[in-house]
Amino acid sequence: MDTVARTAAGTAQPRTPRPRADALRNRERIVTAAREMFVEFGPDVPLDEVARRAGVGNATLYRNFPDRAALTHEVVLAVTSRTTDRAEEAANDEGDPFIALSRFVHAAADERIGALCPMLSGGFDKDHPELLAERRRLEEAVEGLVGRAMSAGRLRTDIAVGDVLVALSQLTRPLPGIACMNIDRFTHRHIQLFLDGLEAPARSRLTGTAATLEDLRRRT
Amino acid sequence: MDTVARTAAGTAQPRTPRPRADALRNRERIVTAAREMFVEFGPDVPLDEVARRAGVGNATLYRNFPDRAALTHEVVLAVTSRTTDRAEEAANDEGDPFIALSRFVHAAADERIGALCPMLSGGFDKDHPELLAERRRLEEAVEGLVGRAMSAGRLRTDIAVGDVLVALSQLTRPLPGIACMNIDRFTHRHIQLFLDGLEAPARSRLTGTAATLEDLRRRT
Amino acid sequence: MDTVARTAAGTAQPRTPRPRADALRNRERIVTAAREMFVEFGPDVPLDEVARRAGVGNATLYRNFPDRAALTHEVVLAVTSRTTDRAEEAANDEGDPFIALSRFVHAAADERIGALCPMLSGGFDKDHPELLAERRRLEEAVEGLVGRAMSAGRLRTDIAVGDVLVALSQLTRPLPGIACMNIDRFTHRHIQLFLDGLEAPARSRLTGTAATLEDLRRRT
Amino acid sequence: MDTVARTAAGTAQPRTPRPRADALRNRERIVTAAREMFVEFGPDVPLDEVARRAGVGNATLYRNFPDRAALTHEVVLAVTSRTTDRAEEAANDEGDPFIALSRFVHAAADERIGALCPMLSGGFDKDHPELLAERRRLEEAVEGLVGRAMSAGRLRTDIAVGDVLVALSQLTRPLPGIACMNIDRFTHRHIQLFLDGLEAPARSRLTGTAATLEDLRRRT
DNA sequence: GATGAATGAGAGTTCATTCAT
DNA sequence: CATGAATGAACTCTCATTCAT
Repeated sequence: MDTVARTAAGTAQPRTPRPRADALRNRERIVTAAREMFVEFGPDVPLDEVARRAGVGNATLYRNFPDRAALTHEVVLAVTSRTTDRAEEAANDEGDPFIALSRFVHAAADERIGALCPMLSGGFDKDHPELLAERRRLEEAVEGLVGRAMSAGRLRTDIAVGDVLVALSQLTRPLPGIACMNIDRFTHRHIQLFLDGLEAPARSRLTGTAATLEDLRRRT
Repeated sequence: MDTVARTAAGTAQPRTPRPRADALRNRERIVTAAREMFVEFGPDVPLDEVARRAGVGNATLYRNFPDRAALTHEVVLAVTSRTTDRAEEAANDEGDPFIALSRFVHAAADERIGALCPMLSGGFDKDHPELLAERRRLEEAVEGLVGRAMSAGRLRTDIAVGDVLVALSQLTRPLPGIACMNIDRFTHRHIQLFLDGLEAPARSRLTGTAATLEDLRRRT
Repeated sequence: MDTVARTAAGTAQPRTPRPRADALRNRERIVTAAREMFVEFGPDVPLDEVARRAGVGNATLYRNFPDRAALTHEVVLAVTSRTTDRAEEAANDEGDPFIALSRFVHAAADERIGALCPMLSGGFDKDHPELLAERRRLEEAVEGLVGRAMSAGRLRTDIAVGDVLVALSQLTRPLPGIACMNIDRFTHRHIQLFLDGLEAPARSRLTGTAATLEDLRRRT
Repeated sequence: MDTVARTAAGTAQPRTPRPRADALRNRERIVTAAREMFVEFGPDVPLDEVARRAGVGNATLYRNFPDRAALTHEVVLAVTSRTTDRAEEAANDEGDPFIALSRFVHAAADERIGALCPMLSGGFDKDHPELLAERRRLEEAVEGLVGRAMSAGRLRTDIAVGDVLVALSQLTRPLPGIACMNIDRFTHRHIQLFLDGLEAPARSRLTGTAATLEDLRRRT
């Protein structure tokens, strides 16, 4: 926002403080509506419905986002950004770093990060610079959480950031048609079970099953 | 009984005069194609494409399955049934019951049970008797696996069958647009992490974090 | 039927009495089913449904009638023929010739002659020789009824055979979707009202309204 | 009042901001096209064709009328309404009340009221309040015409409004595939014959045939 | 700048007709 | 010969996107 403001000032545009007031509001409402409806109905929800929920005409939506990809981009960006915020908040926790990591994971679930999964399939530019940057920020933040937990001997040493994010996303993916903006108890329970699997045992807990794990990999 | 049967057939069995070898083959191919494409492209894949992949005309598909719901029903039934078979196979394992359970979970992933998730959202009768029966069979089989592992002290005692099946399904849900009939290494890894969380510790491992868990529940 | 038998004998075909037994029966059942369903559901009824009602496979229907036009042709022929039979029966009445004509008109309604109307629109050859001949026979029979009634001074002298047949057909046209093989009381009442309009008055009844009739023609 | 209206518009009339001149025009054109094509091709005419005739895209038709039933509803309403107008015009006639009734019947034929018959079979809500109201209006108007003609001794006393409307509708039902928006002479002739049957004789004309009528009812 | 309306391309489903058993 | 199955063309309806007000 700083950047935008400075640029505007630099080009010596007239203030134009007014015309943006409701326009920005509209844009905001569209993104919010889109996020909710992507969660509720999946990524194929009719855009006219999104516009209706946002309380604007469909053409207004298209003025702000030329096509579905643009809107998806914005929603993914917004969710990623909010999730990153949660990661950074958790990073400020003073206590047990594994608890901090856990807190982040549950908070990310509440941001409905899982709803992004189906959008990663296509129809929009996954590698858009803006998105890459935001994802990098998220990964760095989580990297911090993971690193600290690992250093403290509270997290298994074979866990990567990707493990956490992907599994978290999958576990919180909504079922289309189920109207539910809030992750339910049941899902938080599964997240916790997963987290339990990440926790480092007092001693080397895995050694016992290591052989059989290899065996499992050779299934079928 | 053979004699009786042959006699009946020879005398007067006016209905179902022939099993129509090719028709059955077609039906089979349609279900197979549908399963693959549901995995690959999600539950909204155009049925014409399914027919094309099956190598039949679209009307042939509609003759066998009057609408999408009917086809979905059949696919769900087939996957459930195959998954149950895996559960029963695993139940025959002689060794460590937790390993048996784990083996089943990985095998179920390979059956792409996760692909069923989006279909559960609607568009077909989830409570069809045929489906209920099959689901019951699956649950019973898994119940056996879970019970034995628990009795052996190898599984946490706060785990229910539903936990296993739902988390398993979510973790293996395919990303539409990613052509992949085989669950990849990465996914098996996440499944294993989740299983690790289910394993009972030598001592009561959870006591240490119990208080903080409560704390986590109070997130938001 | 006489004609057919004589032809067969004249060409000295081998008897071939057997193979036709059930084939003819099938053909008959198809025509009957078609007549009923044309009456009930209109001329666009799916031919597969006709075959089902006839209790034969659809291909059997197509073997007997290469396309819808052929089947329609046969049904129109059959109804026309039966209607002609009614006309000839009525011609044998000894009593009042207007009553005889009326009796025919009501009987023709019961044959569902009105069901033929929508078939005259297209999709089959209205001027097929076989049909022309049958129609000629019908017209001649009705001509006889009309002529006698007129000669007896019981029928208005400005009525033509076409007036009777067309109006009769229109008044008895079934409403698709209304399952009713028997013309109802209400329809017979309308037919009777129409017949009342055809009856010659004791004196020249029309003279009074002749002027105003001309006036009516100048409506709007 | 002009002032008031303008003020209201100027101040705050947030809903229905404009009558959208062209949209109304489109809707009108669709209904007109539909009426014509229902008459010409029957109630199953492809809606895409209707849209083409109306000069709009098919989706525009579907925007205005969500499904065929909605369009049928509108057409039935329009024809009923116009027919009622004709009835009320005829009711203003000063002369012979039977002539007035006759004038209405011929005028209703020109409105193609008969084209509605096949639509009454199903596919739309026959008992929609809007339609019931309009039909009631029509029946009342015709009731007036019939009542006056009867009081004047010009109409048979055993005639009901339903007789007139149903017979009229049947007699003017178009033959699908015959492009003809104007009822032809021939049809008007049949209507007139029917009307002749409704006219009260100078003396009690029916007594002579009463017995035989009973006889006719015993046909079959 | 915002809106409602318009559009064409596409998906699901049905049906007349043909084919293989 | 009779049958069930297969097929492609046609029709209804939806939706992303563009246009006129």
